[in-house]
Amino acid sequence: MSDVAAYSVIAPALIRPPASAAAAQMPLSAGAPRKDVRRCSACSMRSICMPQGLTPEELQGIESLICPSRTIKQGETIYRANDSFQSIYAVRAGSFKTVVMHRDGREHVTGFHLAGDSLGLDGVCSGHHSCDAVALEDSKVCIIPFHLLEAMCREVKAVQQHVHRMMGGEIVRESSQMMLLGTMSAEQRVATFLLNLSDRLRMRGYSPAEFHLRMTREEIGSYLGIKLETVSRMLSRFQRDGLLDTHGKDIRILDHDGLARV
Amino acid sequence: MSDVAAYSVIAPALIRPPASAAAAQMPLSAGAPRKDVRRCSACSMRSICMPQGLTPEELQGIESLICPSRTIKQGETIYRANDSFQSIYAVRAGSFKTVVMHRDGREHVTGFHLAGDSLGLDGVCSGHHSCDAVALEDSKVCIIPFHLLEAMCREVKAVQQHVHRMMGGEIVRESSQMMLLGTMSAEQRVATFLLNLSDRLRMRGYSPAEFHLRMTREEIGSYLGIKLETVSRMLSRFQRDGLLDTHGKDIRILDHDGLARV
DNA sequence: CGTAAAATTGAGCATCCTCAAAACCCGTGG
DNA sequence: CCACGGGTTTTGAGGATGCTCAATTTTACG
Repeated sequence: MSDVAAYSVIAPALIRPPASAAAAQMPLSAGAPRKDVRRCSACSMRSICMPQGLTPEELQGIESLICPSRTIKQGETIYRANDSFQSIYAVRAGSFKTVVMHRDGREHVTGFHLAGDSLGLDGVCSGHHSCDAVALEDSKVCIIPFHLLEAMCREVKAVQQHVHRMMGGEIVRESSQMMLLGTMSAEQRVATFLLNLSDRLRMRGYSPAEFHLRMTREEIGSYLGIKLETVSRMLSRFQRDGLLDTHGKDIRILDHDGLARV
Repeated sequence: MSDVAAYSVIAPALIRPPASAAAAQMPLSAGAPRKDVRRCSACSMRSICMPQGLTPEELQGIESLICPSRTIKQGETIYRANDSFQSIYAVRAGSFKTVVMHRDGREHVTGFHLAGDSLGLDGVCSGHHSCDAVALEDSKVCIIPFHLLEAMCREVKAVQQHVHRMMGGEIVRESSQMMLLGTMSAEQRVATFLLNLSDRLRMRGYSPAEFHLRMTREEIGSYLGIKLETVSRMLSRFQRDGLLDTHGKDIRILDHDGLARV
């Protein structure tokens, strides 16, 4: 389902394995250095958001175009729909949702973004963002001015290919979400959502079986095209069937294959 | 809904206005020269698939990287899921659907592509295509080897920006389709689909009010996440309400604003 | 023309939604 | 420390939307 793995493989050693008790909390610090925020070479997210095999000079070139990282408090936005598009963002710590608003006022969550994911590519086409990016918890992002990144793409082929893969990955992810919304039952949607999240946490060095949801049932439902009550019912059903153990936002996957078979 | 307009405005004079009777047929020839297929400068789709304001040298550079165009018969594919990704394609004449297949065998139509649209960007991320591109009628595509296009992007800023806008446009289009699939009633989905198609035909110089659908009700339903019978029922309802005049695949929009209010 | 595919329409039904009530969780302030 | 209160979650009952199945008509194409 997730295709992040297709273009970037985590070197697990780079990521501090979270202590078992804290595993479910996705701690904000996540192994990233507090100061010296422009040192991509030292960043634990490097293997996700940077191309492989750069020369030290090229790496330094990239570091030089990244602005100081920015802290976003829970509920605040990095950007909003119709904001002028200047930069893309790499989630350094924390997590975000992206939300599009229909003219009648209804909202729809188009994605959840964890540390290492990129944000903001929706603005490339028109020069204005098409959604809001809202922090689900206190978070940090690296800011990458897009015109500088484009200039770098013209210099370094590896950077160009990485940017193209980021955009291509977004396209593939969205079309598999369209497939989910277009063909799956509510039960399958929730199961797919949990397995996808589990995969992405595993790739980041967290436990794939135990985690803490940062989003509400309503946000999950919006993302999956169902109502919050239906999300809750499906979780209860999975629990009844022994596939899952839920306590509010704490999730423990008991039967991965069973969920996949739903 | 469609954001093509955001980055490329058709020069209507470039497009031969179809004769009224033939308007509904979207004729294959569509003003494109039969021979000399590499002359982008003479192509009526130029303003859709090429950046503005290139120097003659740059234009020639692009023409030199486009392979001879290829004819695809109705029902045939340009590429299939898992095919190795080599090129992207510009629809020169005709139309296509893109289809993703779920492991359980269910299909989902992720898009319809008219002359001037691009195809194949889904392969950029993984190096393999993630969907089938199937011709809805006898069609023609220009073939653009992606590694050559990437090289050109490093040379010419305008080409780079155009490629980024193409990919960014794909991302925005897909997220507005996710919104449709996630929040709209069947009635709204069908209305939105018709208005979107109408817009895109208008931008290409065809009548926005009268057109001929190249896809079946089943394909429309798959695209909209509903069943073919539901598509049919909604069309009948619009006809009953005086918004539409349908005769099989021939559509005439009688009340554009009424459809938009649904 | 004749045949197969596509579209329309109806009836009954399943899934998911709506509305509502109660339980729960968590942070805040007394 | 505990009680309070708002937001979140769970669970139930009833209802609407869209699905399934089926029969019929229409269209497309060799």
